[in-house]
Amino acid sequence: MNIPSKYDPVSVEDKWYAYWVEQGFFKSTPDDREPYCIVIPPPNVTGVLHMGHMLNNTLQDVLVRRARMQGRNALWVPGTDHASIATEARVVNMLAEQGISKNELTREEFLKYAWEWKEKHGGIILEQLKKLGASCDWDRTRFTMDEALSESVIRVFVDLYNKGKIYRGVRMVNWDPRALTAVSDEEVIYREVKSKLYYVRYFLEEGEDAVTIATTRPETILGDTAVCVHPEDERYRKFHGKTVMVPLVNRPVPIIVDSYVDMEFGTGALKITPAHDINDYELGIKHNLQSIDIFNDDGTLNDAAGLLVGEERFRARELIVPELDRAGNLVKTEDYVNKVGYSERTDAVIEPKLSLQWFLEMKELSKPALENVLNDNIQLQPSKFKNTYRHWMENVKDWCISRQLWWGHRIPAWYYGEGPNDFVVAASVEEAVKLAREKTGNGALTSDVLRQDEDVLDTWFSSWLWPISVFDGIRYPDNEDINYYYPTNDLVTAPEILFFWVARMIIAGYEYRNEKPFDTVYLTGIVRDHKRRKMSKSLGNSPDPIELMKKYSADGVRVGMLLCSPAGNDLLFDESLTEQGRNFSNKIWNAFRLVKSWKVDPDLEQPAHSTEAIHWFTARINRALRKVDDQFNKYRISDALMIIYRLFWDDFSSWYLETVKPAYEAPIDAATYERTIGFMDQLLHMLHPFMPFITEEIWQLIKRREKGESLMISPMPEPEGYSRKLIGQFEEVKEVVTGIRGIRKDKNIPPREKIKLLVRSSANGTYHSRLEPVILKLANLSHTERVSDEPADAVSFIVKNVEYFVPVGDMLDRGEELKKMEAELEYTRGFLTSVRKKLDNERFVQHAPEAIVENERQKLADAEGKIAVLEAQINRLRSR
RNA sequence: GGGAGCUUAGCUCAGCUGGUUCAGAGCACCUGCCUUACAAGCAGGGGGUCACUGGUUCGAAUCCAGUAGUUCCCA
Repeated sequence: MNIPSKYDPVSVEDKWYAYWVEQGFFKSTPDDREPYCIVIPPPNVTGVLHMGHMLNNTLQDVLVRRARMQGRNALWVPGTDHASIATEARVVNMLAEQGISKNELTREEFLKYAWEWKEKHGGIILEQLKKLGASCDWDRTRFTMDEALSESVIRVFVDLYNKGKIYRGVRMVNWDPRALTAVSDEEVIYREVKSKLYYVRYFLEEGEDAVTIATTRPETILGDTAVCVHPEDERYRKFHGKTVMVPLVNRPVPIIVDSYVDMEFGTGALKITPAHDINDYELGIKHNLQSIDIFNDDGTLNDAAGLLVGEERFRARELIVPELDRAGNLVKTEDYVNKVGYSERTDAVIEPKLSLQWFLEMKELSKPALENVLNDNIQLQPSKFKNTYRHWMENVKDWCISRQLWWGHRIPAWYYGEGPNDFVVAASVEEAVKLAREKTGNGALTSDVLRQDEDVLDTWFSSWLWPISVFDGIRYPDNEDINYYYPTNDLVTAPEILFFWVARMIIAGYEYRNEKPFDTVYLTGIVRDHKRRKMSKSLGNSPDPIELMKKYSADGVRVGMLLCSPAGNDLLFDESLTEQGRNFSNKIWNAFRLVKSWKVDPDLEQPAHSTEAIHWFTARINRALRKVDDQFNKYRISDALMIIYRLFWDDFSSWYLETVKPAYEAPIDAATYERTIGFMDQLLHMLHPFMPFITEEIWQLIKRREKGESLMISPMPEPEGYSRKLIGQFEEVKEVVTGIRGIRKDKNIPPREKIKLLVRSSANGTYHSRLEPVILKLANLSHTERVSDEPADAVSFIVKNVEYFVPVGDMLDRGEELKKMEAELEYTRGFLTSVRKKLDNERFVQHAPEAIVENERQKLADAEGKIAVLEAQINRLRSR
C-alpha cells in the first residue's frame, strides 16, 4: 500500500461523511438503551456559517460522538428557526431590488415570496455543518415554521391566554421607526455616541424663579408632564410642590420629588416625559402623571406635540433649540457622550414608545425555572453564570411577544369590534366564531366579521418550545419520542442568549412537561480575533469557515477551535490554532505510516525494551482515559483534548514508538506489533470525537474492515487500573535519557555514536534496572556499568537519588562542572533550609496533618542525601 | 448608576476543599539537527515577586478586606 507522506483530507472527508450518512449511523430511534440527546440551537434560516457556529457545533459533535461511542442511543436534532425580523428584512430588500415595495403586496403575496426565499436559501447553513462533520440525524431536521411546530406555538399561545398569562396592554416598548415594529430589549444594541446636553430653564408658574434641567432630547420637551428633583437636594427644596411651565408650549406641570433622580447628574433636576422614556414612564405611573405621546410611528412629530408637527425627530431636535433660545429658555449647551439604542436589524435609533402589544406574564411562570437552576437540577457550565441567571430571573419583566411583521406565527386573536376587549383567542377561525358567539351572545355572528390580529409572535416564542416541539411533544405529549428523549442532556449555546432563549426554554419545559428541558447548559465563549475584537462581518475580521476547512481540513479546524475554548471564556481565534490542528493531523498520519511500514517477523523474540515500553504505555493510556473522563464530566472539553494531544504526541510518538521502533528496514516481533496496533486503535477511539475524519480513515486502513463497520460506532475503551509506580519509574527513565541527550548536545557527541553510562546507586537507591533496556535504546548506549566510586573525566547528573556519569574523556570542563554542581548545591541547601524551618516550627508539626509532616521529613532526608553526594563530587573535582 | 467576573511566562489559559520540588500546559521564543514516520518535524533550552496593599494562618497563587486596571450583564 502506498501511503502518501502528507495527509490529504479533501477526498477523505467527503468519502467518510457520505459513508456515515449512507449507513445511517447518525439516525436514532427510541430503544432500550440509555438515550443521549442534544437539540441544536437552531441557527437563523438566513444565516451562513460563522466562527461562532463552528465552535458551538464542534462542541456538540464532540459530545454526541463520544456518547454514541460509549454505547448510548445518541441523537442530535438539527434545524433552523424562521428569524422573523431578519428574514422579513431580507425579503423586503430582495423585493426592493426587484422594484417591489412591501406595502404594495397583500400579506399572502408577501408570504409567498418569503417562502420561496426560504426554500431557496434556507438550508445553506445546515449543508455547511455537514462539512464540519456534524453527526446530526438529518431525517429529523425541523424548522420553527413547520406545520407541527407552528401548530404547537399557536396552541401554547391559546393555552397561556386561557390561563390568564397572556394579556394585551399598552406598555413602553422599543420601537423601531424604520421597521415599524416593536423589538425586544435583546434586539437593541447600545452604542456610545457624541451628542449634546442641553440646559433648559423652566419658569415657575408664579414668580420669576426657574428650574434648569439638562437633557439630551430637547424635542421631547413638548411631551413633558413634570419636572423631578431629589427629596434631599437642598438646592430645590424651595420648589417642592410648585408648578412650572413647559417651555414653548406653556403647559403647567408639577415639580415632583423622587429619590430616583441623580443629584450629581446635570443640574440635579430632571424633566419627565412619560411617553418617551422608560424611566420617566415608570415615574409617571408612580406619580400619576399625564402621558403625552408626541410621535407618530415613523418617528415624526404628531399633533399632540403642538409645535413642529410633521417634522422628523432629529430634525425637530435641530429646530427646537433656536426656538428655546429665542424664548429665553436655553441656558447652555455642552458636548456629551451617551449611550443610544439602535435596532439590531435596521440600525435605526430606537424610540421608546407606548404601544398596544401582547405580553406574557413572567413572574409566576419563571419560578420553577429559577429554582431548578439555583439548586443545580439544571447545571450551568461554567457555574459563574448562575449569578447572572438569578439576577435576571429575579427581576424578570413581562415579555413583549408581538411583532409588527408578517413572517412568523400570526397571533391567533380575532377581533369582532372596536372595543378594547372585543376579541377572542382561538387556534382556528371556526373555534373563534364559536367563542365570539358565546362572548357576544350573538348566535348569528360569522367569520366574516372576524379580523385576525395583523401581528406575528416573537421568534423566541417558538424557539422556547424547541426541545419539546422537535419531538411534537406539545401536540402529542405522550408520544414515544418525547417520552424517550426528553429531558435532553446537554445544550451548547452562547451566554448572549442565556435569557432570551435558555431561560425561556426552561420556563416552557416546566410549564409544558413539568420537567427541565436539559440537564446541563454548556455556555461557550464568544469567538474574537487576536485583538479581542468580536468577529463580525462589518469588521471583516472573521475568516470564512468553509475556506478555513479547505485549507486546514475539518479536523484541523475542529482541533484549532477546541484548543482555545475553555467553557465560558472568550476565545481568541487565530489561524495559527487551526494550523496547529492541521499539524496534529499530520503527526497522527505519520505515526500511522510508521507503524504500517513495519514488517513482522513471527520468529522474532520481543526485545526487553519493547516489553517494558508496552507495560508503561498501557498504564499511561489508562491514566489518560481516566483523566479524559474526568475532564468530560467537568465539561472541560479543551483540557480533555489536550490530554489526548499530549498522550499521542509526547508519550506515544516521542517515547513509546521511539522505544519499540526497529532499526531501519529491520522487522518487528509479532507481539509488539500487535500491541502497537492495539494502542493505535485505542488512541483513534479517543481522538475520534474531536477528529472524526482522519481517525476513521486510519482506522479503516490499519486493519481489514468489512462494509458497515466504522470507528464512529465502535465502543470507546474504558479505563482500567494502572500502576502509578510504573509511570513514576518511567518518568525517572525519561529524565535519565534527557540527561544523557543533554550531555551529548553539550559535548557535541553525535546521536549515532554509542556511549556508555555509569550508574552509582546506593543500597536504598532507586535505579530501576528492569527499565534499563529502554535507556540503552533511547540514549543509544553501548552498555551501562555499575560503579561505586566516582569515575574520572565524566559528566554527571542526579535523578532522584541515583548518580549517572557519562565519560567524556578530555572534553570534561572541570570549571563548568563545578559551577553546575555548586549551583545545584546552593539550590538544594536553600531548599533544605526551608524544609527545616517548617519542621523546626512546633506549631507546624502540631497543626499540620500527619501525611504532610511525614512528607516534609522525606523531603528533608532526600535533600540531605543529595547534598552529601554533591559535596563529595565537588571535593573530588576540586582535588584533581 | 446597580450587579457579576477577571488580573499567573511574550500570547492564550490550567491550578478543585490553603500543604507532594507548586509555580504548570499549549503556542511563541532561543540553540543544534534535512538522524530513512513526520522540517506541518526531531533533540535540547531559557522565561513568571501568581496586579498592588494589608489581614487571617504554623503555612497563601489559593481564604478575607481594600486599591488599581479590565471585561461582561442589567439600567
